[in-house]
Amino acid sequence: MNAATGTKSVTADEVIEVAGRIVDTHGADALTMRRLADELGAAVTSIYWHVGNRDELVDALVDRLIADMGTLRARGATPRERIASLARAMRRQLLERPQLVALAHERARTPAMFQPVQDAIARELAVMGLPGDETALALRALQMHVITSVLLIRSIDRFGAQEPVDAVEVFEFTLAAMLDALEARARTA
Amino acid sequence: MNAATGTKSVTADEVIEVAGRIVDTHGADALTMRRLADELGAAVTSIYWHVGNRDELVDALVDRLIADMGTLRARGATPRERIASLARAMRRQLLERPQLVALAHERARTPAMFQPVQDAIARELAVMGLPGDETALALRALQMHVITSVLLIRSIDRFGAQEPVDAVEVFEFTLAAMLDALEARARTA
DNA sequence: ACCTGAACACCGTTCAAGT
DNA sequence: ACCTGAACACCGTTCAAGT
Repeated sequence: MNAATGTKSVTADEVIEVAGRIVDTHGADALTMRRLADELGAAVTSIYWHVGNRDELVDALVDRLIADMGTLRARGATPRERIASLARAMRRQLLERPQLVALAHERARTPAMFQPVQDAIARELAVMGLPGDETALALRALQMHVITSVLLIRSIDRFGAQEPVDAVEVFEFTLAAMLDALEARARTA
Repeated sequence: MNAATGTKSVTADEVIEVAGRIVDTHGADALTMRRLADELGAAVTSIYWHVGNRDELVDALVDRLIADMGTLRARGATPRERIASLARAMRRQLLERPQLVALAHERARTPAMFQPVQDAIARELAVMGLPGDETALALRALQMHVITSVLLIRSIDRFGAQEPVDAVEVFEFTLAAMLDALEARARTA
C-alpha cells in the first residue's frame, strides 16, 4: 500500500494473473493497459515498471500457459489407442483456454505447447513400427489437427452445412483417418 | 477532381481496391483509415461517406474475395482423384490471398468461400458411394483441412520438429488419409 | 451528392518527477 | 525500488460546415 496516494502496491505476478483473467473471459482485444490498470487499482504506468510493455506482458502470459500444461499420460493398450488418448487429452487441455492458445499460436509458441506430448507420441509411433524418417511428418500432421480443432472451435459449427455437425465428431473422424494411415504405413514397412 | 481543394474524387470501388492492396501486402492491421485516406489522396472522412465504417469496408473486401473465387473444375477419372483435385485447387486459390482469407474466416464467411466446391465435392462423394447421412461430416472435415492449411501456413514450418517438414507434404498426408477413410466407408456401406 | 477539418474517446508508450 | 500524471503519437468515428 502506498500511504501517500492510497493506491495498492502491485506485483508482477498479480499483473499477469489479472491480465490472464481478462484474456480468458473477454478475449485478447479486451486486454488494454488502461483496463488492466483499472482492475488492478493502480496507475497505467506502474504496469510498465513490473512487466515491461504489452508485448512482454502477453509473452509472460503465454509462458505461464506453457508452464501450466501438466505432463499428460497416455492411456490404452495399443499404440493407436495411446496416441489417440494423448491427442484427446491435449485437445481437452487447450480447450480450457482457447484465447490464450490463439495468442500462443500467433507468437509461434505452438511447438513449446506440444513439447510434453511430442516425445510421448514419437515413442508410440516407434512402437507402432512407423519408419523413423516418417515420424516428423506424422507428428506435424497430428499437431496441426489438434491445434486446428482448438483454434477453429468457434467456426466449425456454422461451417455452412445444411445440418450442423458436432466438432468432436469432425475431430474424431480425421484423427481416426490419420491413425489408420499411420498403421498402414507401419504394416507395409 | 475537386476544383476548390485540389484533391481527387474517390469512388467506393477505388476505396475497396486500395484497401485490398494494403491488406494483401501489409496485413489487416496495416489497414487504418488514415493510411487508406493517404494512399487515396483524400480526407479520412470521405471514406466514411463511400463505404461506411472500417467494419463495413472489411465486409466489402471479403464479399469481393468470395465473388472473385471462380468456379473450380474437378480433374481426374475417379471420385477420389476429383475430390483431391478440388481440395488442391481451393487451397491454391486461397493461398494467393491468405490475409483476406483470415479476415473472411474471422467473420464466419468460410462457408461462403467454400460454396463453389461444396456442391462439386458432395456430388463426387455420392458417386464414390458414401452414405448420404455421412456427407455433411465429410464435407466439414475436408473444409477444415483446406482452411487450416491456409490459415496455419506461416507456422507450420517452425512447428517445433527437429527436421523441417514441407507444408504441402503435411497437407497431402492428411488429405490422403481422409480419402482412404471415405473410400473404406463407401465400400462397407 | 460529395468532401472537408475539428473534435471526441479511445489506444500504447515515454519520461521527468515524486516518495 | 516503486508509483505517478502529463504528454505524445497513434487509432476509429461523428458532425457541422462547406461546395
